[in-house]
Amino acid sequence: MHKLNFVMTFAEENYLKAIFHLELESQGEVSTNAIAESMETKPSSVTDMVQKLAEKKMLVYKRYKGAQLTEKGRKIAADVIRKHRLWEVFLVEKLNFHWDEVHDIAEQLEHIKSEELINRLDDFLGNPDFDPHGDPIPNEQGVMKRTEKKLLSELKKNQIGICVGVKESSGEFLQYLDKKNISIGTRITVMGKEFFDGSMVIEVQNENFFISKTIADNLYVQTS
Amino acid sequence: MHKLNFVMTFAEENYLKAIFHLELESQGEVSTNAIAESMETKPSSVTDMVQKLAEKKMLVYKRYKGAQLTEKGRKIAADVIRKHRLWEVFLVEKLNFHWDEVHDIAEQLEHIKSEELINRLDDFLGNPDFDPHGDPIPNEQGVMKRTEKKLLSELKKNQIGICVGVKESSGEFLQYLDKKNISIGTRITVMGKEFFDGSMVIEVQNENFFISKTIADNLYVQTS
DNA sequence: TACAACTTTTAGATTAATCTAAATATATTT
DNA sequence: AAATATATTTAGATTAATCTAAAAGTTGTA
Repeated sequence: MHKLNFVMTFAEENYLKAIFHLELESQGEVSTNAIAESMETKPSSVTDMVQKLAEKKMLVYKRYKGAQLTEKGRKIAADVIRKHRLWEVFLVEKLNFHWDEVHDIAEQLEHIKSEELINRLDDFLGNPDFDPHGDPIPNEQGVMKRTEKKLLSELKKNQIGICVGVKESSGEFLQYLDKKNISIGTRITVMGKEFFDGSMVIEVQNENFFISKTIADNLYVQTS
Repeated sequence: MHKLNFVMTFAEENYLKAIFHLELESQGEVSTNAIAESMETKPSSVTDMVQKLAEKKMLVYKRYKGAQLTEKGRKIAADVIRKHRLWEVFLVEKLNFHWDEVHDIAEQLEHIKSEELINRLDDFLGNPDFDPHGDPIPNEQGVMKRTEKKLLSELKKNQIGICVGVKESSGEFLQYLDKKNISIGTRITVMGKEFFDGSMVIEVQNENFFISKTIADNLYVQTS
């Protein structure tokens, strides 16, 4: 095993991570504006950084055409995401944080540099495959487990799904789910579905209640 | 409990920490050169930063006279040190790192910002009073336990001491101690002491061996 | 006390990351 | 295809942290 012999700044790592996520959503190049929006920064700042990352061979960049990660860049992005998600597991499993409280802290911890540290942490946590929001944790090689999952909104009346993750992971949404006793592993039955607006009545732990399509569009479930 | 409503940069925190340590060694103001040396930086850089920290009321600074932490500055420094040492305990106790491997990682972790995190970590670790090198961990209020300790070099022939810490904690020194089976809690008996150069023969776990004064000058022991 | 030696500060540059405003390229719509 | 709208880049500033070189202050000693 040989170490990465270059040092990425926090800012560079954040750009690679953002581009990695954007590539998953839309195939091909990622646009300057898309990056700027996802990072809450200005397009001109993105151009600068993307040019710098292109020089470092972290991505391929063509003026006005957007960016695409190289293997090198993808590996580093996956590594940052690996660290983020492992730390989230640590915070929830070991320090008893709630799943809606860990994001900001993990944003900081993901930049700690030590391969040894993260591999030991991984072992300490029992080599988890998913983080507390159901997102897959890349392994040392940057590979993550894929699961068959669909959105709750795709289920039909009377179908049953097990909650395996969330699409949105804002504090408000997670807190809403908590209030309704929905977390990873929760069994959800679709009792009724309104054609007009896609809203649903679902059963969770013997209780029936109404949810909007927005909610159903942000919950991942697994069906048998 | 109210939060600190200002944000310190990593560089600022490192300066406060360094000045805190220097104040312990020498009473009164800490000189620009002393800070520069301890931080491996240039005096001119120190002047700049010290002026900035003075504006932020973290320390009192008089041109050509050096710096002295205010209560505010001392509190932040103690907090950084608290975090550093708690993370060291975590690394050694939970992730099975060796005491000579944790410093660089803790240097990074000490800047993670979250009061909640560090207090939960403290509880998770069982609210330890000392780090793996025997250094006291400040509590939430910035107060640390003081111990009656002396240098091994102060002991006379036939005196017995329990190792409670190290003055130097460089990797080389800690590795030397490991090789000799000396760690926190180890019982050390002075079998002989040379007046000429202060070197000693000591007994550790039924084995006698020779140590130089340099070694004895960097080991803290507690006598009964 | 005067000068030499040392310490400290100032002035002016540099690098990284960001921004605003202006210029340029691409895309969309008549 | 021309005009308009949108996206992207460039140019020039700004802030934080650092440096080098030069200037200024302090101290110790002959």
